[in-house]
Amino acid sequence: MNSLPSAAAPTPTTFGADERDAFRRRVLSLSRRLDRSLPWSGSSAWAIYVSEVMLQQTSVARVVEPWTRFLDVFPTPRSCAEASTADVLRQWSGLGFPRRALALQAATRVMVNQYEGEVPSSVDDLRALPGVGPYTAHAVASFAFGAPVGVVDTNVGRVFARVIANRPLRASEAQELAHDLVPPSKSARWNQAMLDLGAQYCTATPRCSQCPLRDQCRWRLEGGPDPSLRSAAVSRPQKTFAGSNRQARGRVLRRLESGPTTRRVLEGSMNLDDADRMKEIIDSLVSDGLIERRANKFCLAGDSAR
DNA sequence: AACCCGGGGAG
DNA sequence: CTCCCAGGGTT
Repeated sequence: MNSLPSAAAPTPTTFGADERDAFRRRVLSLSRRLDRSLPWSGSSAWAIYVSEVMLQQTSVARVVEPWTRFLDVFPTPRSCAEASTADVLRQWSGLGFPRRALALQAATRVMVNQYEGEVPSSVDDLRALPGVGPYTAHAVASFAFGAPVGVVDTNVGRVFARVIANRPLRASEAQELAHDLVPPSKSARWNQAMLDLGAQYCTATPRCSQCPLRDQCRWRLEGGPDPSLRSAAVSRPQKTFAGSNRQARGRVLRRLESGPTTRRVLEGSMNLDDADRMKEIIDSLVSDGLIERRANKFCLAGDSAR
């Protein structure tokens, strides 16, 4: 079904209407069996918003429990907006990338000030919120509000590059393809099925022999190197974590969750003999707004103002 | 475009 | 051990 007219340029946007409809039907027919029944599916816009932020670069399995806890403590955007930042960071504990938690709370304050305490529904309004990029804006618009927009994340990026294009895609190409493919009246179900496909079969190391699209996959049919490598939205390798600033920052934050602490105690609890390095770590956390200095101690942001 | 930002699980 | 994960922000 994916063989293209030889005269046409081999771009995914040349997908003919018949091919597109066939691909739509195929994926939609798979949606039930692909479904992982995730707890945020079909929940409130706020609950979906929180899940999407938590899921940024964090696997589904690790998000479920913190997500449940977080919504129990902060059931509305307003409750999060009015909390101390330190309490929001404590609820975020263990999820990583705590700057996401700062952005999440900042976003709730925008919701309170500009949207009557509600999650905005348009892609543009969502995209303007701190911590919301192209993926999250489209995901919330589709999953929470049914907007007819295509979601592109690392999963969808792989599916597009392998199944449809058999070549790396630019970000603009992938996004246009997503918008073109999504069935306008079944946006959420479609996008969820695409995510599920990428998460369960079209994985980084693919499970082609069990994939329901194995007979329609252009990469599998035509061969060649994995086109998802360096394709749009597909995750790229990170620097080594052990011994990194990220690890050290995480340890400092973890220690400060239990209360204000002197620099000396922080150094002692971390096996960081290098005082210059310790200063660098602390300065970066202060600069990010994650921690503050109180007298001769450091504490989580907002932990001194209660 | 390149780099930075957590942390845990899989292989 | 390396690689990966429903990315976003900064330079």
